Amino acid sequence: MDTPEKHELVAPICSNFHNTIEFIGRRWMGVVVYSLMDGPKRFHEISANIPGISDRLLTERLNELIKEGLATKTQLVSSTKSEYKLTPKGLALKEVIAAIHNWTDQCRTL
Amino acid sequence: MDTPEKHELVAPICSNFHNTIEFIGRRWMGVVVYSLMDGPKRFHEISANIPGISDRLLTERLNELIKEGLATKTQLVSSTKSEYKLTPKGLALKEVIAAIHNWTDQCRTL
DNA sequence: TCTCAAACTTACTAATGGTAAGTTAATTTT
DNA sequence: AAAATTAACTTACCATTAGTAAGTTTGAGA
Repeated sequence: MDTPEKHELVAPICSNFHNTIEFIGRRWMGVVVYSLMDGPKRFHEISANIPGISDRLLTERLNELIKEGLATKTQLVSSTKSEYKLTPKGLALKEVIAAIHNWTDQCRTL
Repeated sequence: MDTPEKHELVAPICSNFHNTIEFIGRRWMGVVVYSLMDGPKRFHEISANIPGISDRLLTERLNELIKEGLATKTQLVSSTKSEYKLTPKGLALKEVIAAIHNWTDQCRTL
C-alpha cells in the first residue's frame, strides 16, 4: 500500500489544472517567471527587478522552478556568480502570462 | 502623509500583473473559479466539485471573489440556500484558464 | 416534533511567508 | 596587501495563512 500523501505535489505540476495553478500561483512565483521571460538573469538582477521580494523567498522560488524543470541554474566562473534561465517548459508559460495581461487590461471595461 | 501599507492589496487586483496573479493564485482560488465557469452553483455543489477544500476556505475564497467583483451571491428563498455566479469580469478569466490548460497539455512534450 | 441538511463560523494547530541578521567566497577599493 | 564590499545564499524567529474539526443557525422533510 502506498502512503497517502494528502495535498503534497507528488505528481508533476503540469499533470492537471489544479497542480499547475497552485504552483505558478505561489507567492512571488508569477513575477519571478515574468522576470526571467526576457532572457537569463543573475540572482541580484531578478531581485532588483522585483521590489519587495526577499532573498530567502527568491532562492526558494528559483529552486522550485529548477526542481520542476522550468528553469536551470548555471554557476559562472566563481562560486559567487550564478545565472538563471528558463527552459522551454518555462518559456512556454509566456502564453499564460499574456492571458493574464489581457485580462488585466480588459478588466477596466468590465 | 498616507500610512504605508506594505504588501496589502489596496489597488484593485487587476491593476497589474503581480496583483492579478497573486490573487488568482491563492490556494484553491483557481479551481473555485474553474468550478463556477460552467454556470451558477450552490455552495455545496462547488464543495462537492473540489475534493479536499474545506468549508472555511471555500467561504473565504468566495467572499474574496465577491469583494473583487468577480462573482456575486444570491440568497435563494430561504436563508439556508445561496447561489454563486461569476460576473463578466470573472467569466473573462476563461482565457487564462484555457492558457493554463494548454500549457498543461503541451508540457508532456517539453 | 425530531432529525437532517445547507451554509456558515469559531477555535486551534500546522505550514508558509516576512524580516533581518549571519555566512562564505570573490571582487574592488584604499 | 589589507580592508571593505558584493553576490548568493542560509538561519532564526515572528506573523500570516491554511488545514482540521467541531459548533451554530435556519429551514425543510419524515
